[in-house]
Amino acid sequence: MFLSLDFESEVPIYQQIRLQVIQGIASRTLAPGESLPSVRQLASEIGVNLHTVNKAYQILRDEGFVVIHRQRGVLIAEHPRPPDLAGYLDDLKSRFAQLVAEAKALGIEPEQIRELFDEASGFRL
Amino acid sequence: MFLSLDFESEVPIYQQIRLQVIQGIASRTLAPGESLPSVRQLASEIGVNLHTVNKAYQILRDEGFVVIHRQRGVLIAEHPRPPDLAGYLDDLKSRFAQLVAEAKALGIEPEQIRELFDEASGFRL
DNA sequence: TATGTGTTATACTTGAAATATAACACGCAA
DNA sequence: TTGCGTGTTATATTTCAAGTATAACACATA
Repeated sequence: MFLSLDFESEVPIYQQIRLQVIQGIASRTLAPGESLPSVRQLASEIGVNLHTVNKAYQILRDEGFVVIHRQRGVLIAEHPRPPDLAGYLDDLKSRFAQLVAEAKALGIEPEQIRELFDEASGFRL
Repeated sequence: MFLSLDFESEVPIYQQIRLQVIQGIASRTLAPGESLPSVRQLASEIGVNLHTVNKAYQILRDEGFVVIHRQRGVLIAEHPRPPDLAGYLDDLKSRFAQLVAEAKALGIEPEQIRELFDEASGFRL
């Protein structure tokens, strides 16, 4: 599959799985309605325990990225939405703010921060 | 002092200390050359162990935010700089990218992501 | 009936986070 | 000198998250 894990990383495995699924959705590598490997299948593929994969899937479900059917398995949501949109936007803003604060504290110029953001965004307005 | 900790948070205490010192520098609440409380003093103030504060200070030093003198204590760096600027910028970009990917995957419109970033930045270009 | 989903439960190991205590190295001031 | 206040180092302990291991369950479908 499309996952590349770093077992030496300080980032938990279930978080790495979560992040890469999200990246897959954002980049349209994973299409709405598409099914993810079963917990046992993916666990076997990447050599981790069933519960580690399950934990990632549970979080992705709680966050609105996937839907889970007991038999059909785990599917990318048709229209992924955070359960609490306003709360999510607030949280996202504060996460942006923390990154920007850190960069400003390290003397990075506002223009450069903006440039970095634009490059990272992958879209031009 | 200026710190407000959440002992129930999943974010480690030493990280909360680190984040708020960075915010203080970014907002100019903490000026270059200004001294931070000693590890024992701050630990006592907020009711945590000496080592917890020390860990936060060590990280801030490694990241270039503060300088530490054995007698003078911990001071905000005159010109905070990341030890590896290029590496830091790469890292910052990928952190922006992850936030943006997440927002895109949740159907947030690019314009709104940009707006959120601008609001969070606190500066207009 | 058998298989493949996710789910739940229990127990275990490992390592990070945080605490507790003590001692050390160093410079400065009384 | 002596004492104090810095940060630093060293050990040991507790708590909890992360991850593993195994087993069983509920459910739909082939």
